[in-house]
Formats: sequence, structure tokens, C-alpha cells
Amino acid sequence: MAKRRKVGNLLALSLLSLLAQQPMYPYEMAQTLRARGKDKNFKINWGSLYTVVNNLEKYGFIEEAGTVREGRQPERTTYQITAQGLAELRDWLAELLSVPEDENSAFVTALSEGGILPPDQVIKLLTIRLATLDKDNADHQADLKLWSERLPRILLLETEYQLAMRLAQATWVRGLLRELVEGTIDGIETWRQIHETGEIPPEFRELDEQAKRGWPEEPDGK
Amino acid sequence: MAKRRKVGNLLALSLLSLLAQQPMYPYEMAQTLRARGKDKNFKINWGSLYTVVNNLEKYGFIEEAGTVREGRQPERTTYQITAQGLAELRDWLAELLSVPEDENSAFVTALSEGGILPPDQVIKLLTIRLATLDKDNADHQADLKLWSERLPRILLLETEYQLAMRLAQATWVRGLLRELVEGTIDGIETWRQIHETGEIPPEFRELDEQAKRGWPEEPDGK
DNA sequence: CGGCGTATACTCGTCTACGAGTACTCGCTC
DNA sequence: GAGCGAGTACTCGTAGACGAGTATACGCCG
Repeated sequence: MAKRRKVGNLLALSLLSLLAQQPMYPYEMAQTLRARGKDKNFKINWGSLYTVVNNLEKYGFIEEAGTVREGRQPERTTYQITAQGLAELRDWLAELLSVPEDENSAFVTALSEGGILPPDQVIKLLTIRLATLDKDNADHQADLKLWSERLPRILLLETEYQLAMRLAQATWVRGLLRELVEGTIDGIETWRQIHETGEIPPEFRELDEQAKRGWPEEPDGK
Repeated sequence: MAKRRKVGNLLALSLLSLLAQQPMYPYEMAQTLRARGKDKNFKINWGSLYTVVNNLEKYGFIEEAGTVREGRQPERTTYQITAQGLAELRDWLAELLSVPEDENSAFVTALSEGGILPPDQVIKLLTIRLATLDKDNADHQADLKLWSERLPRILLLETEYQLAMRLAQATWVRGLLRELVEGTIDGIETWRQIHETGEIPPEFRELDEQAKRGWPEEPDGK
């Protein structure tokens, strides 16, 4: 799984995809990406753009298709995709569609270290997050509706998916918040005590030790 | 938003969090992370570990707390967190909890380029993804249940969240698949034609041109 | 028709991430 | 008591990501 690609940057995937449609020079690729609104997903990094293009050429996925000089602007090198490039593109897409990745979002990490902060602050922070999520999602939904009037739905899948994920996140955070506020969540008492007294109760301290020794009957870590 | 951190690697956050609890030497940090099962979220990269530790020290977030030689093993440098380190940790956590990130997952990119592949293949690939998701989720759920017998729920939030997101993804993919199979999704006819005839209908070609010129009444791209 | 802002098209150097490799040690077996 | 494999604790080289900077050309305003 997750095969190691010669050129692993996701930008490379987008570029291959562009070149599969027509030859272009690098700057034009960036333009097109921007025009398609892909710049909302990732910022266009000029450094990466040219690095990736060079690497794609190095591995034979794309090749020069000549240089053009238009007006008196600097010379532009046009690239086209090769057969290997097309194969790589198809293979890569197939993998990305069929193999779910383990996403390691920053939020997950933050959640697992959240105990460092006192419970009341966490509640406040999550409330802010939820508000932002709700607002963004409303905007996003309105946007999607506008676009769906002029584009076939099949071209909006990625937007739909992102929205669905964000909505799910909002729902989850909302649920957690409710439990935190109501104090019905197991362990919150201890957590609160730690921050009020500054002391870490022995049963917590012991968890690490236990983990290092291995659990008595280890829940099978897959 | 998304302030630029002096040390931006998420590993740094985990390390700070570890050191906030007790001084440690680098290898021990990796052990502890592994023992806590965090290695399921990210692979322990030895290179990154030492780079990050050095950087944390460089910026004054942690400092040497002496070197110990135990038995005849090589000397180990123990680090402890500084006041600035603690401040950075709190501030960073606060940001991560309160500001939702725009995640740019590989799947999103793949979805938006999925038109490169013929519809029937996409259906097949997504079916595979869904099967994997369902299986993983079932395992994950069983795991979570086991763990929840020995740990307070508050320590399992991050696992719960990941599961919730994966379930949401599965639901979305399932819905999409149904529509793809039934052919009720807008645009699938054109898509199929492109791949059967190899021709791109003019209304598709035109989209790029339009995008470059800017839309007549631009759906406000925020 | 001079000047200035914006767009075009890159280049370069730094900083970061990473993973393979190294060198040692301990405990166990035969 | 020699040999082997697993564990410990790190080092180093390289490839990649990135962003600030550069240099030219075009449009258009007065």
C-alpha cells in the first residue's frame, strides 16, 4: 500500500492531469490551476512548481515539447506528457481512489494532547472551532449551490466531499462539547482535579509504565 | 490564522507535550510515543526526531538537563522543557483546537482528477475503498471498545474522532457509489462518452477558457 | 510619451524531512 | 565462552519543499 512514487508531491498529480489534457508551460499550469479554483486547496508554491516539473521530466513522465517565444516575453518551455507519465497518472489515481489513507490531521494530535490545557479552556477553544466550522460550512454550502447551477455535479464531487467531512466534524465537535459542558464524560473529574491541584493522580502516572511493560492482555493493536 | 511556528513539525508538539510531563532523552521520547500507540498515527522518523529536538533546543523551547550514562551504553542527553516551551505548547494547542484547518487530503485531489479514468474503473476503485473502510472501521470500533474498558473515555477522544471521520467518509463514498452505479448523477453520460469516443465535447473544453476569462457572474470564491 | 503598477515567467538558496546506515551492548543459547 | 539476534541510541547525506527575490514586458493614465 501507499507505493512510493518517484515524484510524490500531490502537485505532481495535478500537473500530470493538466498535461494529459494538453501541453503547457509551467506558468500556464499554475494559471489553469488557479482558474479552476484549485488554489483553494493548496497554495501555489512557485518553488515547488518548478522543482516538480523538473522531477517529472527527470523521471520521464513529461518531456519538452519545444520552446515558444511570444511577443518579447521570456522564452517559455512547453511540456507534454509521455506514455509513462500517463501510466503513472492512471496508476496513482487508482491507488488514491482505492486505498484510504490514514490521515494524521493536526486536530487529532491536538485532541490527544489536549489534556495539557485545563478543561474549561478546551471547552472555550472548541466552541470557537465549532462556530468557525458552522460559518464556513454555511458559506461552502451556498457556494456549492451557486456552482451547481452552472457545472454538472460530477465536477463538484470534491467540493461535496469536503463539505460532507466538515459537516461530520462539526457534528462530532458539537457532541463532544455537549458532553464536556454537561460533565457526563468519563474522566473529566480527574482531569479537572489535575489542573486544580497541579497533581497527577497515581493511576494516571501508572499508565505510561504499564504501556511500556505492555498491557496484561494487550488489546490487539492491529 | 495558522501562525507560522518556529518549529512547525507536529512531532514537535508531541515532544513538547511529553517533556511537559517529565524530562527525557530523545530515544525515550520515541519509546513513550510508541508505547502510547501514537506510532499508529505517524511513523517514527528517526531523522525527524533528532532534527526536531535540535530545533526545539535552538529556539529555547527545551534545554539540556544533563547527560546520563547507564551501564556501558552510549551517553544519553536528557532534555527538559523551558518556560517558553510550555508557553509555545499551550499556544499551539490552543490554535490547533480552535482553528479548523483546510485539510487537503490526497483523496480530495484524486476525486477532482478522477475524470481521467473511465467511470467503470472509478466505480471499481471506490468499491475497493469502501470495503477497506468498512473493514478498518469495524476493527477500529472493536479496538476502541476494548480500550474503553481500561481507559477513561477522555483519553480516547482522538481515536473516537478518527473513527467518526472514517465512518462519515464511508457513508459519503457509499452514497456516491450508489448514484454512480444507478447512473443518476448529473454529468455521468458525458463522462462516459468521453471515454468511449475519446472525444472531449466542446462544452467541457470551454470550461477552462471561461474560467480563465473569469465567470460572467463569479460565484464568490471567498 | 513618461512613468508606474501589474502581470509574466522564473531562479536561487535555505531550511526541513527523512531513512538508511552505524556502532555499540545486552542477554541468551549451544 | 563464542556467536547471534534483538534492542539501544544516534549520525549523516540527500532529496524535497518552499518563498523571497529578480528581471522583463505590457497596459493605461494623465
